[in-house]
Amino acid sequence: MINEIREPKQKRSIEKKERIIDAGWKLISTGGYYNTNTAEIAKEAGVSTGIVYQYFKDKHDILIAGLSKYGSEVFYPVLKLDNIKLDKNNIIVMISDMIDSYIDEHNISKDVHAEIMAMVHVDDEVASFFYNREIDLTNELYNIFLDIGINEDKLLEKVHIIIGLIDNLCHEVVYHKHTEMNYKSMKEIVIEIIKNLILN
Amino acid sequence: MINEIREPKQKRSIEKKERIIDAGWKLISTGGYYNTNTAEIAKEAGVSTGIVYQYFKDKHDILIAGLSKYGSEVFYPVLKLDNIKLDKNNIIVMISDMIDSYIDEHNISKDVHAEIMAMVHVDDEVASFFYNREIDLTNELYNIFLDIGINEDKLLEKVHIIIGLIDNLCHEVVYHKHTEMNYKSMKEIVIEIIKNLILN
Amino acid sequence: MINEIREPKQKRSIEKKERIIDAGWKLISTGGYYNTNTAEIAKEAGVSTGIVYQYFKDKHDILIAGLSKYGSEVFYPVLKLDNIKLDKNNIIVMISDMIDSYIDEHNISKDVHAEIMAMVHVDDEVASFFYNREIDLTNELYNIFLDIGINEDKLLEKVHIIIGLIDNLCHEVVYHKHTEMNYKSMKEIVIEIIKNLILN
Amino acid sequence: MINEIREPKQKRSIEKKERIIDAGWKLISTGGYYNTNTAEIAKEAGVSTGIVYQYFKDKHDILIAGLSKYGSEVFYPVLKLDNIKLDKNNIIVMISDMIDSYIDEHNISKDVHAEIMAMVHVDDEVASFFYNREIDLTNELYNIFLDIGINEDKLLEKVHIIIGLIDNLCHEVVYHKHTEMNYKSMKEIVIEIIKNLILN
DNA sequence: TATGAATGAGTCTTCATTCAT
DNA sequence: AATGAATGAAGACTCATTCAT
Repeated sequence: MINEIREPKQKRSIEKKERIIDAGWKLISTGGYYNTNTAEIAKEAGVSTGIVYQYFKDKHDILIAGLSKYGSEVFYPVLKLDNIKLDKNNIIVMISDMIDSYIDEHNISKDVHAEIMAMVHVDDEVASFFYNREIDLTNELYNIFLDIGINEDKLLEKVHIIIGLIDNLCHEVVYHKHTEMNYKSMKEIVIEIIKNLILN
Repeated sequence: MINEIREPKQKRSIEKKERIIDAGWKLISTGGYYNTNTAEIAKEAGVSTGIVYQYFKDKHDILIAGLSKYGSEVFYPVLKLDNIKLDKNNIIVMISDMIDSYIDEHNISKDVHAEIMAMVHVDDEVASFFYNREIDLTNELYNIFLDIGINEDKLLEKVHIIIGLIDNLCHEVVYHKHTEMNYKSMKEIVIEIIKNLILN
Repeated sequence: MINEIREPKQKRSIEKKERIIDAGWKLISTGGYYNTNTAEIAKEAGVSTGIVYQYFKDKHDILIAGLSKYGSEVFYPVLKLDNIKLDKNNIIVMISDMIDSYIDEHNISKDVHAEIMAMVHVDDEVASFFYNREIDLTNELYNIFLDIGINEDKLLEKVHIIIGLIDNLCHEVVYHKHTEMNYKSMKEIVIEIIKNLILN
Repeated sequence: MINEIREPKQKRSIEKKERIIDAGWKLISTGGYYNTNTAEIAKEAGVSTGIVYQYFKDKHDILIAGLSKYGSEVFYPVLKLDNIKLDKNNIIVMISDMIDSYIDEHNISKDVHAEIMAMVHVDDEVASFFYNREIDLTNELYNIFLDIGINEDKLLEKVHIIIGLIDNLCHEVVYHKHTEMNYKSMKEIVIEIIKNLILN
């Protein structure tokens, strides 16, 4: 018995597949992979449970599809500003904007972020997604810096540190675990560090 | 209905409880919470399934017990050196040692770290463990810095950034995602940043 | 988590649900609630264990469904004759018929009666079923008596006593514990008592 | 391996066995047989779980032992007045006293009564207990009536009906399901019925 | 294509009973 | 005689996946 996964060509089919992805992503990122069952996903998508398995190999496949579709939006959205013209002088502004946009980003529902990250460590494919994404980001930022004439020395390492700093800062802001922490100061410190890293 | 969890006093019982914790921790941290079942844990511990529920309320309880026992070893083991005498002059050495010990730490099986972190986002109790641990660490380091005369200004924010830097560095080293990255350089940069943060 | 109990509309589904109810009722009333497991019920119904939980919340729910379906048949079936026209003169005949029909009733498998009654004292919902049923019956008979002009004085009490007498008699006949007892005489005595109660 | 049930001769052992019976009876009659586990019984009795199985074959055996010890107290305690001298003239007073004592009886915790009765229908041995007890009672009352010169005609049937009436009345009083019922009237009616049965 | 009913293996948990001490 | 730790079979329930329609 054949059980190929259909790659839908027709418009209606495509829409249906998208609805399943969206529903799966929404529920999984809200409630967690193991707490979401396929019946729920189907219902949320407004389709039957059976049809799910014509578009996706299994439940896991839905997660991966959601990741491909939305992963980039939710995680490391840092470089959305990459078409901005940059030079050494406005680099600080750029960093500041990056941080702000990251934080403001509508899609960073805390929960979405958290739940999906959970899968990173459990699921090789998910892990691989982030692995690649992080590498891409690092390289992209690396190239940007090169283009605007930043000193090449130890630049890859610096870029990695910079991304970590921003991520850590944003994470802290979004989840504000430390009640007594002053985020404005923190951001200033981070930017100062980055400036020193880049310009020296 | 009786359902008291026994707090074993006798030596053999204590050992058995420990064996269950260890088995649970090993399997869960290797294969993930949802992919580990209680029968496997019992078998790994060399006990019957029934006995597990005399020592633990439920499966989740085993995870938490493992976390309490090993969580501190595996995560943020940064401050193990806390009984070392510190002064401003050797602080850089201290930071360097921290990093080295963190990385060398036998228990940092990559998997352990990864799998458990996965639970943070799915399980409130696990999350709370890390939440508290991170806060404790921050405060501890904060106090150490105060004691050795570091400038109090924005110190909390700086400490948080420092911990993030170290964690990020170590994470990178352990998982060495970026093949072309020079970890020695990276460590130097991180230490340099920390030095500047503290001493200015 | 989805856990809606399906209320089947399609004919086949309805049949299946009925089969489960019947199987559950049969096994529970034969062997007792705690000695019947869901796998057996499913097997007896010719369905898988899983499907049971799409039609019923839990095992207990099956019992209640059986009770709703068959409870009225098995217990206090006294008033099945309620569409018979009554007057003071044929009331004795009516009582006699009641008793006969109760006893003849095919469905009064002794076991069914016994096993289910067992649940009355253990299960609130089952108890409530009989509680209500008994009250309904009492009121119904009360109204019938009123309609045909029976003296209202202490009538409720009398009705309760009458139902008790009939139930006790029938019970004795069905279970015939006392080998030396003459049921014909017993029935005559009961009817005589009832006649006196009503007509004085 | 031998596993005889010990019949304890020593005083301390006997006490222990009694404690287990009492604990079992208390818990089972309060919470039901299937909701009471042996660990609870042992704990309530202040003994270890293991020792239970030296005095009793199994859990069921504890129930039966409790039944033997307390069954007569709780059920049909009607004839406790059997050493009272009776004659035809005070028989009505006697019946009235029976009913009162039945109702007043400390041991008729509603729950005890109910829970144990539940077992009647599930457990052959329990059923047999009540079966025999009811027969004994019937015979005993039968003989008393004979002794005081009651007409022998259909007496066995009458006695059975009388016991049923009293039981039904008492049951109603204890559980008072019908809020609008006047128990004083009900009792009067029952006594009147009994008087007529006996004296005619 | 689509439905949603059906499957049944798998999971956690309980508890009567046994056994080492 | 006694303890209470240990056993492991059994049971209720879930859910990813398949199948009849």
